[in-house]
Amino acid sequence: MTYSIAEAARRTGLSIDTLRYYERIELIDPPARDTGGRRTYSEDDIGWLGFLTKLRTTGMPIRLMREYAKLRRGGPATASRRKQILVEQRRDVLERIAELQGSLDVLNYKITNYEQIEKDMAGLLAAPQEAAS
Amino acid sequence: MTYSIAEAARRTGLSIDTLRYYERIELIDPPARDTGGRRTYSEDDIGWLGFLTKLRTTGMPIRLMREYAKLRRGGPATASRRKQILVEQRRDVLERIAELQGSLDVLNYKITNYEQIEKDMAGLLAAPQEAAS
DNA sequence: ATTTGACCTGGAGTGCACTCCAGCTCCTAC
DNA sequence: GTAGGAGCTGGAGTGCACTCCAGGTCAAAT
Repeated sequence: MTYSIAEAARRTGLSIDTLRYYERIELIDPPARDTGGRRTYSEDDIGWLGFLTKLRTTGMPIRLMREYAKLRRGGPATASRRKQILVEQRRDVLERIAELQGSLDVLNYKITNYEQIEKDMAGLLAAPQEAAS
Repeated sequence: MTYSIAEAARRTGLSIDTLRYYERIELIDPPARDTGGRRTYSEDDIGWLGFLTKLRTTGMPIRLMREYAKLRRGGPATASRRKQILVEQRRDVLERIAELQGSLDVLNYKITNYEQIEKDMAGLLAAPQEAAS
């Protein structure tokens, strides 16, 4: 089973332009073509694109994804460097998560402040009625 | 106590150019100036910059930070909108963390694969010796 | 046979968040 | 009084990751 570029885009969540762009910058190998010269993406192509998008969501720069892609073409001999890239990326992701959690604390603190302000405002609004009663 | 732009940069981790840039785009109010026309950042300025950088690390676009900054100038009347922005950002951060955790699973899976390959390689290297012994 | 719609190419354009630069002023130290 | 260093301004340039476009091809449907 193969997929047209439109189907590949739908399945990967990337745009058609991005798929062609990834090919241009040699992030992916040129997919096969049909008789009309149109790209046909294999299941493997889709899987690789899926992995790449996972790497993208970790914030890996395309530069590094390209290196990984290039190594992948180099076969088993490049496995240790590839592993190294992933291990480093995992470290980055863990750092990023910790950083986000830190920011989350700040957000929660600020939000709590605003809730306190809301409570105070409600108190001020209620007060005159209490005084009137 | 006030700080020169160089000190403010050091304290906030932003560059001098970024500080001036933030001022230009009205993300921060123009700081006071000394007699020579040089910027002098107050403790409050530094605190606000610190909060802004926290927001930046959450991935909040500068566009939105500008809106928040503008609201802040608007005083208490804008508190509920400001809170709303922070609550939405908190949701985004939680999503982002979940997404990163998902990517982490993929990375761990791949890394485990590479480790398995390494073990297999070691086995292949060891085998001839075993045969020889 | 022609219209339609998906896809093709090379190249230009976009938005974001900075970052750098030239040419200037101002204060401090010698 | 002059040399050096920090800071000033307006504006241009950068890197990244797309995104869009014009002008063309190709196959299927009418």
